[in-house]
Amino acid sequence: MNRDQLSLTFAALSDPTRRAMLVRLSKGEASVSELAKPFMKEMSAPAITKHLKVLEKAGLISKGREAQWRPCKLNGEPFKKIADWVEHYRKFWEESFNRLDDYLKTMTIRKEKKNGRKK
Amino acid sequence: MNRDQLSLTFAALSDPTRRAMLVRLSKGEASVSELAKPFMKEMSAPAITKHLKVLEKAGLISKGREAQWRPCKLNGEPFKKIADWVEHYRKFWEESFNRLDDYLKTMTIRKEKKNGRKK
DNA sequence: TTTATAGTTAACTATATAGTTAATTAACCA
DNA sequence: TGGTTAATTAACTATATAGTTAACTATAAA
Repeated sequence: MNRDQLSLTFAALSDPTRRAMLVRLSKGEASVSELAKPFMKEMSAPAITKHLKVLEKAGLISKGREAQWRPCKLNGEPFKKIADWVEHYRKFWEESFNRLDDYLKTMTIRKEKKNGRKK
Repeated sequence: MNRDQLSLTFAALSDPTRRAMLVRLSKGEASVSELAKPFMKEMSAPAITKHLKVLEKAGLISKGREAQWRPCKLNGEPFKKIADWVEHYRKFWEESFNRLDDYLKTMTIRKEKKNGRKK
């Protein structure tokens, strides 16, 4: 389809199997068959390969090689892109607390922290 | 397809047209035709209706009625779900700074803030 | 050198998604 | 009443996605 990176990332995350694979990888590197293990009953090996390709194209994981294994590991950057994107909408979920001044206070703390770090 | 809510939300966010609509709505309520305006050259009215339905099913927006208009507004909750989900991977994008102790320090600050608020 | 393990590729199917045009519903306005 | 504006529905098309089975490649190990 030739979509932008952020769209590819969101699309990759829109599948529970793929999100489960990411949870597994957040606990450390794993080979394809290790990642496949929880889905073996429901899904064939080529299906797993395809899911991993989607994650790879989104930049969420990368595959190495070690003998006949392909150790997979997480890449942080696309997660940061998502976090930055959703941050823009923070006030809408914090509005549930129904206190805008509380939100503004939080923002001030955040800015202070940011400036503090840069020094 | 009958997918879980988080999957629906990620899928809804995987399209640039829909994300642009959310940006517009983050600046305030808007009718369908107001939302359609930036896309009128590239896209028909029914296409817009469909995009809005996807956002609505994901719970990201809700539509009201006022005479012949359907004022749309953002809902915060699904954004929070995304933010919470991605938070789990924070250390992977902060690892780029390559200082785990710095990450652990941030976590401590966060926990203190949380506990402080609850009191 | 054969066999087992790990993983991918090819070819195919079913369903979902993103769009189209034409017709329809509903409210307002002159 | 008839026309205009706002938005949706219906019917259809093209492409993408998620899965399948069968065949293949590459390394390890007997």
